[in-house]
Amino acid sequence: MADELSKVFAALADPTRRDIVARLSAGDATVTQIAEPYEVSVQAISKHLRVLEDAGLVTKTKEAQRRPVHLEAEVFDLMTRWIERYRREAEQRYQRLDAVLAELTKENEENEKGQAS
Amino acid sequence: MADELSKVFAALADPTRRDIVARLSAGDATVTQIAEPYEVSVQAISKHLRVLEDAGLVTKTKEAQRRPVHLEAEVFDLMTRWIERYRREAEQRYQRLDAVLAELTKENEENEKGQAS
DNA sequence: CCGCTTGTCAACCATCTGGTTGAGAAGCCG
DNA sequence: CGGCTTCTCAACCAGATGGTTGACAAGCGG
Repeated sequence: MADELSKVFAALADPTRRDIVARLSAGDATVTQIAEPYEVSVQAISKHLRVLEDAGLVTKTKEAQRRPVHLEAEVFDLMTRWIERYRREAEQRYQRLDAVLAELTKENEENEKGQAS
Repeated sequence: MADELSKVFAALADPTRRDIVARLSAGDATVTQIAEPYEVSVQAISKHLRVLEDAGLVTKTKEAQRRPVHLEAEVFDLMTRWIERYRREAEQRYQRLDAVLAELTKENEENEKGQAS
């Protein structure tokens, strides 16, 4: 799974990882601090953080033995741009479809009016 | 992977599936029409469509033997809302941090000014 | 220096995933 | 009816994923 976008979506497909992102949006935290609320091992959380890091969603810095983790908000833009593009196209298509349907309805009504007389 | 959001993110973590979404944003298409550009089997594409369907990104309707597939744009909102929430928090946090830093810089400058006199 | 804390690496395991092939259901059309 | 097209289901396989435990490197602090 080489491409950036796939990595970002895959990273956020896990509830624990989304939870970590939510937690980090409130401020940086070390690995043990992040792991503390969960029942799984610290190693498991460390793995999750690696996935988030590979996706560019998070960066780690050194601070003695500790590794404060930091949320990188910019990567969200990549996703948002992708999503917005296709949503917009799809929505515009519906608007066109609605317009066509409205047009057809109008024509039908006019035909019926003509037939009624 | 029960929850909706996980399913949506997981569905879009695959390049082929994102490609299918892109294709469908231009208009509905049957399974074979969707499968045509790819080298993989129709069954593989059928599986991809099932994943997209389970995530609520797509709906299938019956039309003789054919199954026209339709993009459901609304589900995107779920993602966008999630993303925007944490991005906004993270960005605001930086603005606050920037403000604090600016304040500190200002105080330092004033202290230096005081010391300089 | 020794021990405790913090975090990662490695090996292992069960399950999920994306692909395959083969078979078959459903439905149009000659 | 019989055949062709369209699509899904089932079984299988290789590789990824999320978890475990155990070992150990790095670094603070008594």
